[in-house]
Amino acid sequence: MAFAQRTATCGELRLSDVGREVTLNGWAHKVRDLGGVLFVDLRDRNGLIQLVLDPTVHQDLDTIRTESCLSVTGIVQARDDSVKNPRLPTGEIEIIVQSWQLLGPSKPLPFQLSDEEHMQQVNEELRVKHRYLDLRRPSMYQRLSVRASVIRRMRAFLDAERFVEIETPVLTRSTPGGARDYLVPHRLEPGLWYALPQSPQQYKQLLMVAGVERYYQIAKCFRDESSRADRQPEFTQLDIEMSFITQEDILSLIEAMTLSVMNGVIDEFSLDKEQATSFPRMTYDYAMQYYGCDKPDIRFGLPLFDISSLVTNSGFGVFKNAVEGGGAVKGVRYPGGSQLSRSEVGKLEEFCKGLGVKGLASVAVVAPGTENSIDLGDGRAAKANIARFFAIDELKAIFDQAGAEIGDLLCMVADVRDTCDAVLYRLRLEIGDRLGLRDPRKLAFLWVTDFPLVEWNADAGQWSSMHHPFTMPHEEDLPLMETDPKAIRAQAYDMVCNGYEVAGGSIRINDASIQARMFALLGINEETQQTQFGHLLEAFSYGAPPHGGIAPGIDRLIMLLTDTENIREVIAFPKLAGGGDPMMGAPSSVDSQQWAEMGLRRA
RNA sequence: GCGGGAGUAGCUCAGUGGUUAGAGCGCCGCCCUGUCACGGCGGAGGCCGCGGGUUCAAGUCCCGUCUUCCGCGCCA
Repeated sequence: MAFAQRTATCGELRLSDVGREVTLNGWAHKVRDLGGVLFVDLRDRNGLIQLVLDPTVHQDLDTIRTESCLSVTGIVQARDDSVKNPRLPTGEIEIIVQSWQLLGPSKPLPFQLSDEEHMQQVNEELRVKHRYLDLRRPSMYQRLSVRASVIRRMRAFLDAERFVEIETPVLTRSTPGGARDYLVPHRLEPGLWYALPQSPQQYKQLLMVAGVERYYQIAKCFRDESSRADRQPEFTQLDIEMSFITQEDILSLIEAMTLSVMNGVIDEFSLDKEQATSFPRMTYDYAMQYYGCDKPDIRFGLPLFDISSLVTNSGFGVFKNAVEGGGAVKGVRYPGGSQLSRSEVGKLEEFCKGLGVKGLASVAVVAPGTENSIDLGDGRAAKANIARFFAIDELKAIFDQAGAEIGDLLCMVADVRDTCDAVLYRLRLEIGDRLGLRDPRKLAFLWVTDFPLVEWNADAGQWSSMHHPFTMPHEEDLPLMETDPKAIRAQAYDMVCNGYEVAGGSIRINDASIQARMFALLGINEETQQTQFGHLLEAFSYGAPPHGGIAPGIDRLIMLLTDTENIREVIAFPKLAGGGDPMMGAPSSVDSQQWAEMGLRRA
């Protein structure tokens, strides 16, 4: 169908264009029929502009419905002062339409996509089912644009650093450990299966053996595990690997890249964000001690405090017993929490119980003289049901350890250390939310380094690698491989921002003897090594260079830039939590011939 | 695999075991020349997710099941 092609875009016209004849192509965002005049907001990806149509001049105006696709030609005209719309960038002008053409009529919509507030509430399944409509919303288009810009800037940065972009296979082999694989049956040899990659990990290491030295890829990764708000079964990583480098080289390069990319996008889109600055670093042990997790949100303080050593002789049995039993007593300050009512503190305790502890011990820090309080004689007083179980000196020590200030509620839990950390990690974030300390304008990046090499897998009764079995230990910790595996620190690191893990990587083992000790530690025998990793070990026997890498998660970086808390919002065609795509109807059944070709039978 | 929330008109949601299940938006028709959340009048539109059960009577109570959202497990 012949149509009048645009000579301008809707969003770009301004007062200075008054008098121009323009042709616009776009969609009818809103239609307002006043009888003697018809107003249409025409939208394209650059913005909105108001059209004015005279029903005495034009025929069939009732065919212009919401979201019909139009071509219009008209004159840009200034609006009278009384009818300007200050909320629209094009609000000082409008188009007096001379001719128009219906390029594509639209049925009534499944939801009202011109109403952004309404769209926040619409059922997710419906939005994904009609994703091509959902994506017409300016807010959705903006997120796709931000995504494109992030990827473009990553490529530009790495290209300038002489990296080579290389594609690796999507049909590959299943490897042990890690997430469940997505499997693809092999037609030519029934019973054999490809797996979709959980990451291009082995390929990128093989590229280092191949002498590529600096590789990257915008890589789709597949993991058949259950979804979360920030997890999809297929997602995108910027996969990177480098040779002849140290951990320090990688951290500094990726930090520079991230700053360049994020701050560039913030500028380009005028995002309401503070520029990201250089990344502080903390060890895994430090993060666990003060934040209870390996991905701390450092937009605010309120570090966890540990009073285990102060309560070994406490009159409060819960604390004393926890420490005697090898556990810990830790807590977090809740500034202003001393004002909470009994029932509000009760809710806080329920919150904690829901996360796995038996109770929450709370002590309000108040001014001396406050009713029912115990004066500590140093300008502070303690108020709590449990306060009477503690000696004055003990309370003082706890307050000092916590950095208690008047008005605080000290929230403390006693349990095995991991449980204390897990609960207080969540509680700290909850307090941060309540106090408005998790400022969406801030991007608080940091590096978490020195992850443990291995962790004890109680179910399997053996050590398993925390990152993967090719992760290099710190050289000075190598002797611990045979004596104290838990204490071995790996040359493994995560990039964290606002409580999200946004990248993870490590230096890899390129020394056969260390690799052998690693396999021994993990209980992987010679035969298993050969069947599962033989190709890699063989490759490494031909002059493997020292190498390492990292993989930033692109989806999560876009989430941080666009203030979205669900990963679906930054992916054009996402899966629902159950793994399905209601738009395509995937997954789907296949016909019996396809079953037969694959040598498969229905269960 | 487990826990919590949701499922009623196209959408978002009300709906105390008891008449013919409602509202806002959207949709359709008529009217309206300055709207931009246009306005006015009228109208259509319901397997109350599905299947059982209790009851004189079920959208409402019970059991099961499906879908979906959030979380736990899981995610080297």
